[in-house]
Amino acid sequence: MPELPEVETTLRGIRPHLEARRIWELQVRERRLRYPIADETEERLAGQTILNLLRRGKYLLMGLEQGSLLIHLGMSGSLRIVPETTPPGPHDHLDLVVEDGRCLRMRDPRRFGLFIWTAEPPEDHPLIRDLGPEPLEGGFNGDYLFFRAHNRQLPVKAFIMDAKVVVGVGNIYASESLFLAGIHPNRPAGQVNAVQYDLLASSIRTVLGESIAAGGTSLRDFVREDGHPGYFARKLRAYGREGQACQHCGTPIRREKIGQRSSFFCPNCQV
DNA sequence: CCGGACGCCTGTCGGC
DNA sequence: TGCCGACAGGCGTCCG
Repeated sequence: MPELPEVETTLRGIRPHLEARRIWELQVRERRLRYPIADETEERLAGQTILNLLRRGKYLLMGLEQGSLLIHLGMSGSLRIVPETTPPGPHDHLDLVVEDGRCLRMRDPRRFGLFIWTAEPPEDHPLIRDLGPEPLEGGFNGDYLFFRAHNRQLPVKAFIMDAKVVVGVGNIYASESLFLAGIHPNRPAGQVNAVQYDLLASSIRTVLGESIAAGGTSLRDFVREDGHPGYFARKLRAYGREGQACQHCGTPIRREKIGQRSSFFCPNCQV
């Protein structure tokens, strides 16, 4: 579900409601997420002040006075800010209630998400430690991708979806950025040249930036903190457009499985 | 180390 | 109408 733009949209929406506020309590209705929510989580969080909230890849990191909280939305997760009095709906697994009575409510139908308190600095946590660079910050460019792709045989689409290579690029934005860059998703990563990787790196930044500006992509489950959808779905160039005309050449967009994931591309423009 | 397959879950949709 | 398979925005784990 949520890729970098959706997590960034969520971050920007919830941060003003949470930062510098004291946590009143955590109410958990369903502990069985991807990893079960640890039993001591409620007592760890109660009474703590939220020092900061940031995003690392598709993770949200909440800095507390003691330790920090890692949140991941999996495939179907969303976070909303609601009044504490709003009755929870289906799959609303937990509420983080803050001092002014508002609460951060996590919904996740498929329960692939994460909600983990950790004592150590989040950057040392095993889930965070080995993540690759942020695509919208320094250290990510065509030279970097070209270097990392050296001698690698996997399809370039799977390569850019590997969070150890670069964070935040999921199935939608992988198809979108390869379409923009004119690169066939099935090309072995090690056979894409440096010029094409320059184009791919800038395409990734373009696509992610456009989506953030539109509030992310809502296909099924994703909503912003206020419950409204993001509007990037209508601007997708390739993803979900099987059989529709390529906007450059008119050839029907094709869908193929690459690495068990549906991939959308123009068989004429993407080589 | 690398690449590919699988499983974790629930919900929805299309075909028969 | 009901059933069944395919599919869905992620990612850790296992296997060859």
